[in-house]
Amino acid sequence: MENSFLTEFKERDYFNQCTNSDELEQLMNKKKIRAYIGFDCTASSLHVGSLLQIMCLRLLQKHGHQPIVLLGGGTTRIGDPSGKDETRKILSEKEIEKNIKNIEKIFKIYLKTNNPKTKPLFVNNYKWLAKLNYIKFLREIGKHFTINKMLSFDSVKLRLDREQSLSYMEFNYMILQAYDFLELNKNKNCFMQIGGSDQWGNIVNGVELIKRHSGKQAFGLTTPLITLASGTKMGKTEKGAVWLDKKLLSSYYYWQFWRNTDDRDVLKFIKMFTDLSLEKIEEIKNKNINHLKIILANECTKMLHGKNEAHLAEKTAKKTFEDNSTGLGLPTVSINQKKISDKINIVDLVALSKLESSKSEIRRLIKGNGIKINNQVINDEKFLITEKLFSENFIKLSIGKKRHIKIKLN
RNA sequence: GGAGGGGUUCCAGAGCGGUCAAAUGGGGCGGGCUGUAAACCCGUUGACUUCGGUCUUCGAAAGUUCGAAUCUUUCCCCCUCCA
Repeated sequence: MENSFLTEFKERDYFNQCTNSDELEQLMNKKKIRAYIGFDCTASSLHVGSLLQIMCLRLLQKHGHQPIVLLGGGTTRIGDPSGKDETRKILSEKEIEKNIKNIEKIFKIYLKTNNPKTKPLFVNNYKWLAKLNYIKFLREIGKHFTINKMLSFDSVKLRLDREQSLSYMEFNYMILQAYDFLELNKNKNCFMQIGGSDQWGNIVNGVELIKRHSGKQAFGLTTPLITLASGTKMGKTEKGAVWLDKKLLSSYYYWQFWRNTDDRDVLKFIKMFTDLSLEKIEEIKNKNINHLKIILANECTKMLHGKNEAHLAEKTAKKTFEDNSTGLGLPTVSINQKKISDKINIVDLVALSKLESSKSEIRRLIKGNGIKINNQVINDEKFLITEKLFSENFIKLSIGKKRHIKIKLN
């Protein structure tokens, strides 16, 4: 028998919990279903922290099921208290709409398909949440929820235990999410909701609401929270979020992000975030670790930014890091030729490059041998940049071992 | 509503009239070792600087003082206990 969705889901370590694993397996073997994941639209894009969720939708497609992407225009207006200590700032309608449009583009890349049966369905819960009638809602939906139980959910309990305020608005979030599931179940024939482990409570609520309200059996499935070997959460680095959007993070940096994966996480990530088959992974898993990191970076970049970009990023990395030269795809900053003829010094040049904003920090870097021009350590902060340094109209500026850029004259 | 405790630099957390740009730890950054890994070691971590210094920071504002993160007053916010 061929590998089922759930089997592969587990094999790739996407699995955390399921409301009813056996029955779900039966259902999915019997027929193709629709499943949904809701995404937060508080930012203008998604970052790698959401990538596992996206991969789940891809996996659904791969097994012939149809993903529904819920971009929560309604719930984003409320704010999910799960895992949050404080009330989030509320965004304006316009911002949310803009975010939704942007985020949709990401899904159109990851979930692109020619098969009409697995084409992603985009829904916005604003459509049904905005026109809810309060009294009617309380009578039909609210009656299925007991405060006793709601208070026992982690998202609520943690906030109360720590004596952090939880507004009535946020308290309602879980009901709205449950209602979303019910709505999708009724109108889109959606039988499963997937989410991160922090969504378990919200998801179970939905499953129970469907049961009570319509007497139907729906399913919930969660993925584990990915923690890096270093103990931090995935997705955000010191330099900011790892965005899944070329405008916010170039393909070069995206490739670098994966290339810099901790040894201990490499195989896990290959399994989770690439399309390589499990057999293939088994085959290559003993290869040189740096080689595996390159495979990981290539696969991930290819999936998001395309083959050419991935290829260029790899080539650039090889030139920059291995051959100590300058790759074509290296991030480039243009500066005015006049600046050079005006005798600019190294501190000002670095400041101009925007790699560092503080001149004190740049001076510190120079003192610590952290700045190089064309691979030469510069340890004099008065070092003058002359046109002679520019070959083929650019110089290579390096900060530390990892940050390299080209500075071009124009 | 009553009684206490507190808000310090990215985070945690010392300092409680001058020696404080502020201990210590974490994190970050740079260097070394390596493999664009981890661990470890060293340095650094407000801004500007002609490297002499200068300027802005300790919830907010006002005040006492030669001098305030440290004392006083008012205000804002948070926590603990009681009602």
